[in-house]
Amino acid sequence: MTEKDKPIRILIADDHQLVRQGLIALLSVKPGVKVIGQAADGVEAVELAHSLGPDIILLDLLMPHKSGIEATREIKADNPDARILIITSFSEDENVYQAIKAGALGYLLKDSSPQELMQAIHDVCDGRLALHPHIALKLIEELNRPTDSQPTEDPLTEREVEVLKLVAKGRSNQEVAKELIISERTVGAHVSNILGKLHLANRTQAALYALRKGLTDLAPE
Amino acid sequence: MTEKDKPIRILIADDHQLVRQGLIALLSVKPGVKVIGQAADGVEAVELAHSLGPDIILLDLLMPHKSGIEATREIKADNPDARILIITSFSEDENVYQAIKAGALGYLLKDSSPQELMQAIHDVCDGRLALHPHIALKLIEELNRPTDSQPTEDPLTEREVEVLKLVAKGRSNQEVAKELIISERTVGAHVSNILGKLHLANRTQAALYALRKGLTDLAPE
DNA sequence: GATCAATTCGGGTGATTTTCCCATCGAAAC
DNA sequence: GTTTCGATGGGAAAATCACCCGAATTGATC
Repeated sequence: MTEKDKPIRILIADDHQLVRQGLIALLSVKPGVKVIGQAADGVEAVELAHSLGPDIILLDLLMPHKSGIEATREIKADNPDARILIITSFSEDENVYQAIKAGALGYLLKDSSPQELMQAIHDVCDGRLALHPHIALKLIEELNRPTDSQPTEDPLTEREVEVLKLVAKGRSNQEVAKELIISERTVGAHVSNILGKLHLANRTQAALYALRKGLTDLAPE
Repeated sequence: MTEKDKPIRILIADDHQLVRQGLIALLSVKPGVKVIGQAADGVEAVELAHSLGPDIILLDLLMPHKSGIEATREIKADNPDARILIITSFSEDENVYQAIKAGALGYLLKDSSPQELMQAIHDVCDGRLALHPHIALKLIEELNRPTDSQPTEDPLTEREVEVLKLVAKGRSNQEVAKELIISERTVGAHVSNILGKLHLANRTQAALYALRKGLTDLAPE
């Protein structure tokens, strides 16, 4: 950013109050930036982005009511000039592409240093992309994939996701069949397709995949 | 805590650097506390807890290499007087019981206010329990469950836990056998015993059990 | 109307998992 | 010394799972 006397006005959205307050405390000692608002979920973030008109918006991806990606879309729809920097926990999923496509200028992992955060804030504020090295790598890998001429990877169908969710609860094929009112054979076919699409070896790995993706949780029942 | 002039010496363990630094920044402006160390995973946390001897240890539950619960167990084994306060993201699982049983004195959600954090730190430092209201409720519910009036369940042997951890990573019996240098038959026997003791139907359920108990985490590899 | 993807079901096959038996060995407990 | 328990294996059988083939139905799309 250019060296003006006006500080960068920041809006922070994260569902964890301690994380939010921590970021604010962290930024409060940095020169040239000023936190002007905070939101605890995606809905609040969209509202405050509209009413406050911050220079930059720090968004967590996992938030109740409205995810960071949805919030990004709506904020950009409301104001195409909004500068959004995603801050989240994991790099191992393809939310990056979604976020960038939705209009985010930056994607930072929570496992970054305060220096990296400041750098990213300045970059995004000046309209530059700010991607965490790991993220950038993922993005490149995705672009350099000539094998899949399809838009992206093979996505699971609706039904497959349904089956996967039950597998991730520890159900057998027979139990899944009963719950979905289909034959065991069909369940087997779905599971087989799921494993093939995701390049997994067995149903336990499929269950772990579903948990990582947040398709289901660890609640006993 | 009593009003002495010595500040409470704190060790912070969280795998996300930004969260860690945020908490430090947050605590740095509070009187009576001082962060003397930080760890990025469970292993580091155990080491630093031993070498620094902090008054209180703030532990995240989800960390690479060693979960917060495992770290809690080891820290308490090394020093029974250690005071551990768990800070994590979700209330919806029963890791609380595991954490408390492992020796943690407090369990705070990341969606808490700085005031609540300070209160919890002081409580734990003085040897009092510090539970988030939601957490306390869960704990009460668990205690008022007459179904589990049995003394305890059949505990898993050391070897069985070892096998279970690998099963929970999606390994097949063959792979487990190779990793533990035993025959596939023996692995099968262990798995069978595990399922019997825990009253589970299949290995995927065993994997879910291990995740709920904090025996392992969702880290891809 | 034709095409395509998704869903459904089947036959068949082999691998894997799970559960029964059983036995040996060592350590710990009585 | 005897007993008990854990870990280790073996044989065998059943159940389940994973994968190959093909095919009928539906619904959306062209």
